[in-house]
Amino acid sequence: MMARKQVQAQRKMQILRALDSCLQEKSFQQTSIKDIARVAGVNHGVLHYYFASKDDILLNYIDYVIEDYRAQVKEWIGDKDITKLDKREFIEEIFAFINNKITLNRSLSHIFIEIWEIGIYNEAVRERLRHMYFAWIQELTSYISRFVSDEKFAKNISVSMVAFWEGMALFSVIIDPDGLDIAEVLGRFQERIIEIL
Amino acid sequence: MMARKQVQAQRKMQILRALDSCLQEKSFQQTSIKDIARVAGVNHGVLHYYFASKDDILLNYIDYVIEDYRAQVKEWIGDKDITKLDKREFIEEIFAFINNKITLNRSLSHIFIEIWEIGIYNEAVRERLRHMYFAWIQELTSYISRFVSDEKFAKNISVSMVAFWEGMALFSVIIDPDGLDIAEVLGRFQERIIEIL
Amino acid sequence: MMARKQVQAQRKMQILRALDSCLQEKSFQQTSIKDIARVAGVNHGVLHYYFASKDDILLNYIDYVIEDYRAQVKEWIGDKDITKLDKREFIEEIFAFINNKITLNRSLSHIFIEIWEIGIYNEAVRERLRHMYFAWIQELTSYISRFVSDEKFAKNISVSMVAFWEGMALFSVIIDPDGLDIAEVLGRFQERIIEIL
Amino acid sequence: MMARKQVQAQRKMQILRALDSCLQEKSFQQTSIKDIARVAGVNHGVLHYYFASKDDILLNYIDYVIEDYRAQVKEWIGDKDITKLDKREFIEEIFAFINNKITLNRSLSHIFIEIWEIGIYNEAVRERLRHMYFAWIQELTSYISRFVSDEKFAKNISVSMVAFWEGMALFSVIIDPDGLDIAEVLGRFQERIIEIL
DNA sequence: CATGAATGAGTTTTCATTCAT
DNA sequence: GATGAATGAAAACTCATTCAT
Repeated sequence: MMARKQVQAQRKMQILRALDSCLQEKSFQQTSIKDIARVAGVNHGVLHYYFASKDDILLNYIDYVIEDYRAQVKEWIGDKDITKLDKREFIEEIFAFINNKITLNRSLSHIFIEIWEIGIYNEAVRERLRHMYFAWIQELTSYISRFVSDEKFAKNISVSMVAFWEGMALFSVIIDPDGLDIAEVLGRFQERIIEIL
Repeated sequence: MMARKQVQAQRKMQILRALDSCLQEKSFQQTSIKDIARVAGVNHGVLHYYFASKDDILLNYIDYVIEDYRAQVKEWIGDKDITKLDKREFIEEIFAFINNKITLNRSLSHIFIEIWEIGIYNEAVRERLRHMYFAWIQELTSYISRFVSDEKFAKNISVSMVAFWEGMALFSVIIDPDGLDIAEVLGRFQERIIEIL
Repeated sequence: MMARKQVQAQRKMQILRALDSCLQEKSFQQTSIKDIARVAGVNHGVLHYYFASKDDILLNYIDYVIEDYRAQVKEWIGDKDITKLDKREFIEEIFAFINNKITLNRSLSHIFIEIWEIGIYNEAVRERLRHMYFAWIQELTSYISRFVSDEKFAKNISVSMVAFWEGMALFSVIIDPDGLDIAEVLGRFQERIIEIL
Repeated sequence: MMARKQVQAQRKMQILRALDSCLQEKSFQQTSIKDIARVAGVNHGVLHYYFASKDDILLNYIDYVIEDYRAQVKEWIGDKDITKLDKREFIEEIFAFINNKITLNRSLSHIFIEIWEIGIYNEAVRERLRHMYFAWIQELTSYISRFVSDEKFAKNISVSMVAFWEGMALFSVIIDPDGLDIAEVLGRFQERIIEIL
């Protein structure tokens, strides 16, 4: 039945969302299969029915998180006609999006710090992160290329921007929101980028 | 009596260095007390004699790592008379130091990503990180203030620099060394900072 | 209606044969219901429709194995007119059959060792084995009685022969085929039996 | 300390003996680590302290069983001066020993059937069985060689005897003691061997 | 009849921690 | 101070069995 497949997909999503919720409280390692099951409201055996192992859940979760972020980017791009924006407008738009949805989204940053750490010791996870960052940088480079002729320079700027954003995301999680005037720093950086391009 | 204290301190250091070594292989959670003891070359019972718990080892370890880094900074500062350097010389010096000792020191970045992650779920660790980043930013701000009059601007630049460096450190660990031309990006950023100041 | 019964019987055989195949790889305990179902090419739920439990499958399987062996014996007897054979001919015939079909049939011996083990802890299985061995010994006794007058002696010889064959079957499985010259030993034993009778 | 080593050896024996006891009730697979611990009167964690895994316990157990049997054989040989016995005396002695200590020792046979079964699917166990049977056969061959000149014939007889004894051991466990007149069969076999040699 | 989702008891194993020697 | 034996809670995972569809 078609319904079967849908139920499967739904159950999987239910479990991945439960893990998402658990990761707000505890690290992946400290989160037990039973914890996830409890939050998902299902029997713990079910998790082993839908996923091969705890590690398999993790990998699927990471794919889901990355896919979710990509979907948001797509949606954002779909809303506006980027080609019609001038440099300042474009930078303002992109910073607004990244700030609100990514850098200052503490629960997302939270999860990414977790994924970074797992990536240190887990090649499969690291591979996924690599992929994601390459795609992100490439996309940004392609946008920026509209304003600068030097392709290499465009990529260089893109790498810097993403590194900066990730550093700021880290700060927004580690350091009290008020300890640093993060919004201010982001604003100034934005101005600087406009000048540079 | 004095000697005894020293022996104790030495033993503690021996254990913390063993943990340092272990963290190159496995996460803190995956590293067992017996793993650390084995690497330290001592009986595992000893670890509970010198430290209250595994978590206590961690906290002491983080203090040790941060202290170690501070000592390196101190040593670096001690070597040169910063006040005699002009802007370009100063920036070049500081980047050379940060790049070699911090940002491109993969095994250090490795450990810091681990500490970030622990900090997410552990207030005591997060507190230490906060402290460290505040001190780092403040120190940088004080140096930069020599070249810019606006104190707020100086701090803003400092935060940006540290965020950028941490993002680059992350990339150097997560992304293949050759995947991104990290040295090139760092060099360009350096130039940009000189222009700005 | 009749057809339905036949389909049921066929399905059961399909499952029992699947177990037979599984037992070449893993012990009964290590073989899961789903393993059997996979090999049988049916849904695992079906196994619980046709059999009350995993243990019930086992009991039916043992009956099937024993029945299969009996059928082979019947077939062999049907082929020749035993009454016309003289002592030497008879012994040669029976040894040829036992050696080829039973003692040196490693996959069969394999399964019987498994059944012996189950029989140790399972009265129902032990009961079936008892039955089988009694029948086998009795049959052999009746044949041998043609050549010896003492009924008790005939039975005694029969028990010895079966015990010897089972011991040799064990060796053929446990010990490398080449480690012992099993064929040679069987041949000498055969000669000795002819002398004795 | 010397004492430490002894305690270790004692604890290990305590655990192996507990397994021995458990195997009288359930198969190795059905016997859980906690079952063994319960019977041994120790915490289940201890079993993992002294042995690497459940499989490691098994292997050590098998070594212990085989070693125990060898010790019995050694002791028996030590008691008498075999070289002084004539053929009949020797055969009578050896049969008396094997019958009482091995073939008719139901709890031992019990355990060996279990080990045979494990050996089917476990190369390490099979290897140990092979070793044991080769040693047994070789020893028997060396004794018998005193009475027959043909070395090959002596080995052939030895293999037959061991196979027969193992088959009879199986019967003594599987078949009710009274179902077959096992003692009688063993006696006749003994007579026959004396005639042959 | 067939399917496969769900259950939950049970298994091996790990490990921080304690403590007697 | 050191040692290593012992404890017991908790983990991931398996699987026979049930049952709604």
